[in-house]
Amino acid sequence: MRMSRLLVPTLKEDPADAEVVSHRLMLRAGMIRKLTSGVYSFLPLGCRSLRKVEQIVREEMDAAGAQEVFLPIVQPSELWLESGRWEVYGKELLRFKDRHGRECCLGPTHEEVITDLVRRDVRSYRDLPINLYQIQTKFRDEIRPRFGLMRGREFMMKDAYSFDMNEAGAEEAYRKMWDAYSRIFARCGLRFRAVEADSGPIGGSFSHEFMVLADTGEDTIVSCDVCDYAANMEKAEVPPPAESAKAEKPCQFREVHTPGASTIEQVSAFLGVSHRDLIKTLILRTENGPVAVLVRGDHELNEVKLKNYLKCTDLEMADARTIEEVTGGPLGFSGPIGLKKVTVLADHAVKSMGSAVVGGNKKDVHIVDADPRRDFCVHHYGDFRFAQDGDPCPRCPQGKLGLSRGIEVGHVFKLGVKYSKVMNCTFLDADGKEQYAVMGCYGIGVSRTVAAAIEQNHDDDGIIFPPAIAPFSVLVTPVGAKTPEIETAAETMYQKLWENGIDTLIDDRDERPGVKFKDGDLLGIPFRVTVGKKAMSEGKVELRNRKTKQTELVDLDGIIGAVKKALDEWTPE
RNA sequence: CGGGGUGUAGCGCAGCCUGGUUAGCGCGCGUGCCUUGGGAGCACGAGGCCGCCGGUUCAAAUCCGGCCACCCCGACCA
Repeated sequence: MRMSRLLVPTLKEDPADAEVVSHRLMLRAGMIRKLTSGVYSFLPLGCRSLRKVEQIVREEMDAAGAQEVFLPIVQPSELWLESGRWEVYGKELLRFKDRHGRECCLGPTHEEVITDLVRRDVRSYRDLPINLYQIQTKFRDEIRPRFGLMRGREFMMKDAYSFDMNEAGAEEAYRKMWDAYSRIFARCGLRFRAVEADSGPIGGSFSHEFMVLADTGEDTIVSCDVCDYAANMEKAEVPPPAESAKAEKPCQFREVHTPGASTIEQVSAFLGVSHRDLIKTLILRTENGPVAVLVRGDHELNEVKLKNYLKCTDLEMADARTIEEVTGGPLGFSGPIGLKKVTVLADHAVKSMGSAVVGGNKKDVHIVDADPRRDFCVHHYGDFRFAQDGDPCPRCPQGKLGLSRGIEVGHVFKLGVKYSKVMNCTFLDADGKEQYAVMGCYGIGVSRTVAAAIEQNHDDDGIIFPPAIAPFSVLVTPVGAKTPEIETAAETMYQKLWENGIDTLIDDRDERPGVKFKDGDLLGIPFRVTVGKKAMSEGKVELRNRKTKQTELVDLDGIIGAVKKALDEWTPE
């Protein structure tokens, strides 16, 4: 492709409304333009990158035995009423009526449509297992679209759905997808990690998120520095500490006056003790009544873990009135001593505290020298807090957990019979008995992957694309005063690279070298062949690596070999 | 939806508080000269419903009211 003919409206200045780096750079590099909030047009360069990711996804899905389909984006309300999600999904589901007044929606995901398809046409165990996928535009009317392609309302997604005869088959399908995803992101040239995610009521480790590692990522990854354990924040397990190091204090607890001090910060400052010597007593409300949860002062309650333990769906912090009913004291001074009306749960770390500060269940009163094992009744100790940097690994003896950032680009999830049951997606097994298909679903944010790649790979000058997903692999840049030698040499380079199957762009614009170099760096094309009089005088051109910024001189007729070698040797590290 | 902010040329901004002649600047765009290894220089030029609607006033980008759009911070998710 010739740059003089290509629509690449690069911007010298940062657009005012682009905050994150991928959004900024994609706008500046002329890859995308915003149409309206959370909705973007892909210009030629953006489109090329998107297609490259799609193609890698397609090849690996096919290789894993999945079959490509193409499902409708407009869906009738009936299917959603049937699955029960018409009510549950909320405002993210964009609904409208057609001319006949029939309720419709734009598909934010396709479980309903695929389950409907399969239940109609897959009747026998002989047709199973089957895995169907599509690469399609999704629409989710996000509360707050932001960060450009990272969280758009309209976005490109690959979604796959597996149907199996039984649990074992579903697990096998899950494993295949897990492997396919690993290959996909590796082929994209990205540094990534699969992390365990919370799978809600289904349990087990049957949900993994694929995270592109980037400091600017929105998600926190918890990972072990020794073994390969990794999980997201909600899921990351914290093992119970080795039994109490602290000796029990023989003395009795006593009340102290703590006027106006109710937060951990205030109480620890007032009493001159560290956060970790305090116990937070949190009163929460569930659909089954209130609970009290104790966590150490320097720890955070993980509501997902608590929900999973309680098997409840609604969970929120109790209001002042409920707290008073439960504890007899005002908000801000709750403590576990003497609590009778509620179930008391505590995080493991609380158990090994020998002497702690707790709320007194009276205004401006705290209690010191309280001993959990002696002074209060805890119905159950469990893992109820978020992991912290330095916590021990739940899987191996020496490992320590560390926190890092990532961008979720893929999610594999075992659905079980959730949809097949409500939508009656059944098949006849070998004994002629009707069974529910066991499902799994597997998503990849294709457009988000492009953004994540940029988020992970950029510098002050612009994008640094991994070759596999770069809009072009090589940029031929003739520079300096126009001379027939340079122009001819550049054209020859361009033709030869093209003929050898290498996606090549030539900057044939009548621009000064500085402009071409700046734009070239901004676009992030991994290799640049510079044709200028310096090297040409020795019959050579320069091959520059966008990532390492290293330049090598190459003979005119050695360019193909040099470029192929450079592409081969490229690594994500 | 709650909180904060912004709408003036394709992009980035000034002007608004304290109404008053042709609404400015930088980048980009067009033409010409010149220049050509890291966003050159000079000259000329095109380009504005000052977000929209209404009000106040002799007079509104500027003051007042309403609406709309967009961005940022919190609950969702690929």
